[in-house]
Amino acid sequence: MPAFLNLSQLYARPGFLLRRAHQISAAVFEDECRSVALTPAQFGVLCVLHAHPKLDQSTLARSLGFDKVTMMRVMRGLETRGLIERSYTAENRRNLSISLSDSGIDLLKQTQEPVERAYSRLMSPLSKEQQTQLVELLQLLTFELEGEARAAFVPPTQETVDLD
Amino acid sequence: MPAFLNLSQLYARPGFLLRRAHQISAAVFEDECRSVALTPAQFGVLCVLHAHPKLDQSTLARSLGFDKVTMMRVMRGLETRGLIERSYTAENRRNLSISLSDSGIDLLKQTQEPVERAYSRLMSPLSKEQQTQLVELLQLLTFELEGEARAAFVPPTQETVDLD
DNA sequence: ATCAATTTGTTTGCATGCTTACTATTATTA
DNA sequence: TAATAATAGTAAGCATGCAAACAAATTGAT
Repeated sequence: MPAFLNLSQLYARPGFLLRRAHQISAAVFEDECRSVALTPAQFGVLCVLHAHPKLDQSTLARSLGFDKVTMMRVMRGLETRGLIERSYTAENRRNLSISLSDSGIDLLKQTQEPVERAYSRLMSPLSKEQQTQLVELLQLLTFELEGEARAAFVPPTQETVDLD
Repeated sequence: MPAFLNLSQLYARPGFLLRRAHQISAAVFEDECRSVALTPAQFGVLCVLHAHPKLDQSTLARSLGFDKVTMMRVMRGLETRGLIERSYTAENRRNLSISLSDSGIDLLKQTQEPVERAYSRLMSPLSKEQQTQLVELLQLLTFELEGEARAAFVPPTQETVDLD
């Protein structure tokens, strides 16, 4: 039977640090994106839709590793603000086709600079090498443990024009 | 004006990866701790209380970087299950003194092994060196950006417990 | 000593993340 | 073809994380 985990050990656990780092990451993002009032989740959705228009809600959810219920609520917020449009397709009456509206594209454009600032601010404590290291370690961890996540992450493979 | 962030770039951003890694971390933890039905937050509270009995709710919140509303709701869940006891002190009528109950201590004991298994499983994609690297990078990031977090993280000091 | 500022705990309400469950639709396959 | 599986979207409900606002208690400054 292992001994009780002490506080120093708790604070040095990846679980604790990942939670804290994510907390800080979200705070920095929302602070920098105050002018466009976008959360990381909302930005992610706009980003994916820009690269892959007309995705359905479930594919969209998987493209960000969201569960479908969360995705639906994010959709509602974005639709209420007029940033996306949802409509059932004729081919498949259970799929909702999601697209960026003109104001959605415009807002996404305005969001690029705040996002870059948030990125710089989040990475500012680390050297360039450390930044690369951190990203590589997190990619290794998440890619290998993909099966452990309760919501699947499946990047969209649809053939679309690369707009960049 | 920066170009639109493409999907490959989004997926390689620390913000995205931290969210995903945290998601996986929580899933693995809750899966391993199914037998004791504890979330990472609940385990954190029990852990801090074991090291520092009779903390008040606000200090407890700061010791884990929770905001006080979240802490209050976690308290309620733990109190309902009889794992902690809350009572106002005579010295300060606005402070709630929180302590582990006997069954709380017992459950915390039962939780040590599941927690170790969750830790091993989360770190399994990384070599020992990589594990150390990841922890160090996350500590560097969180310690330096402490001021950016919306909920302060203040580890409890010994003075806090010396009051009794 | 008193008035103002701060702190503690609380409520309400929003966003994310999950589970279970349900309906409608599409796919499978017996 | 008919019965069954799986899938898409939705709803309700729980847990975490935050902001704004509030009452009660305490601290501080004048």
